[in-house]
Amino acid sequence: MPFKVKEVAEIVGISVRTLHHYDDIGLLMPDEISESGYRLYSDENLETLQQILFFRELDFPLKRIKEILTSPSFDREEALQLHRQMLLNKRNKLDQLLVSIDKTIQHMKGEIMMSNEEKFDGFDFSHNPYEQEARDRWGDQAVDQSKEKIGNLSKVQQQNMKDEMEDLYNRMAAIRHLPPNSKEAQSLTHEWFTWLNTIGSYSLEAFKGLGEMYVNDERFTSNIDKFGDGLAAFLNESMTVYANKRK
Amino acid sequence: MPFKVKEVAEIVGISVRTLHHYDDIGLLMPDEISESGYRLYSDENLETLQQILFFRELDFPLKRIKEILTSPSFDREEALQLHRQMLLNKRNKLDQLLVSIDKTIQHMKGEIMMSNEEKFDGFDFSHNPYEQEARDRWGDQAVDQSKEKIGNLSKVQQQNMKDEMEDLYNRMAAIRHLPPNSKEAQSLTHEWFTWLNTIGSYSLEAFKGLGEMYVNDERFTSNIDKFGDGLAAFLNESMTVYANKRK
DNA sequence: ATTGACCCTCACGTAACGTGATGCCTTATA
DNA sequence: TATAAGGCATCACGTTACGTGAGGGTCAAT
Repeated sequence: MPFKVKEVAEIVGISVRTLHHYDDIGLLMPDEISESGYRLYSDENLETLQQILFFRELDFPLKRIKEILTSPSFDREEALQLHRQMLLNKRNKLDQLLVSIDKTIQHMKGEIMMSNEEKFDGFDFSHNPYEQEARDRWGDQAVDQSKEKIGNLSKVQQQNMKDEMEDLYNRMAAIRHLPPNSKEAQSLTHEWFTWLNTIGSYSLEAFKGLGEMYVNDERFTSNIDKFGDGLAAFLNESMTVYANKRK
Repeated sequence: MPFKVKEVAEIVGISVRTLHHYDDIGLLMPDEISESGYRLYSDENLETLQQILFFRELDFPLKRIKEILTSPSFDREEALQLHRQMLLNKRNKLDQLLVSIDKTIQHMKGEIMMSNEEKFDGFDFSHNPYEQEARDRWGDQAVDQSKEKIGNLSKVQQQNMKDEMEDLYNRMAAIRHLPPNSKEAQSLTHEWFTWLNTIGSYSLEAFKGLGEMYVNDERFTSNIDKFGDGLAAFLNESMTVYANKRK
């Protein structure tokens, strides 16, 4: 019933050496070892391996994966939810790349002009933007989050982001007299949520937390209220409604 | 006008070290070097860099990227089109992963039951017009075996299978101008072979036979060539190479 | 003229395996 | 039951794509 190395390797599409490696570093040690020293992997081992590969797909270093999987607070469902978020995020990046490549093609055909920075929109793969959230959720240290991330973006990307954010704030401000659970508010909030997920990956919890910060952190509040009195509070309420409804 | 290392690095979101590295290995050497030894990158350099990053995003090793970019037959626009295709495929894969993860989550919540009795509800591969040929080619057991397996799958799983097949065809189509014995083609062919073996069991001979059918049977040829002109022939060659090499 | 941000070239470090070399199991077939 | 083929094991060095200082010039602004 248990699987030998090559079987596992073929089932999941990795090399035998990789399994050896994971054993060496203690990331995945077979449940059983035969008399003659053969590695024998259980069904449970396979599930763990699946988890490992999920995270690996998202470019988590193995060290981190090990920490996550062995953490007592590791919650499989939560991990899956987060994984989902990250996949969505990755897809958004792909979409950006596609836009960028389409523009490049058109540019080659001489149809439009593209700035240098624009050519590289979508190419910020310099470091894993998801790790931060993973840390937050699985109780590593809390670190300053968004500033660092944004600092890694190209200048034009930063400007674009700022423009888009301000646009959203403005539209929110325009409807801030409506109830937070109104269709309009919720629709915009949804837009806000998905937009945020183009930067990093936000769970609903994190999103709610962000909303709270808007009202609890003076720096946020005053900046947001520039777009309209009471906007921060309105955003917070809308975001809470949104997060709770989606749960 | 020309850019210094850090400027380039910031524009595209990579590290200075990476640029040094690309210079070292001759992948991207700045058009100009200042009096004092500074690397000065031209606009053209930036375009090349963009190409490099596109390929890198698709996990091409730098060596291969260099080969490709310096190849005299390298057509920039065609390459871009190819990238576009591959990105689209990648996104489709992500979508599949998302479906799969959603299912896993729902399954964990016990919201759906994957009963074994949930069988052929209409769509199955028995509508396959090529079944008779398949029977003739590989004998009845192989066909029955795969039919049975497919019949046991849920609708969603069947849809996934169809998607996977089409995905593979698409990815093959994207690289059909490469030689059939190239690493990329053989890698995909391997994927195709192992994928087929998740349905039934295919000997290398049967696999080769399938490849031949692709070009000899008009109905196959035209269906496959929908994914790209000459794809059937390309598949046949790749599959033959693959089978012979493995023998 | 000095400071601070940027640039250069070594050169060793690292992550995640790849790739043999060498030798002990296991299993299908004669 | 022997024997050969193929799978498994453990070293141990190699590789890719950079990261990370160390030590030292360069440039623009104060």
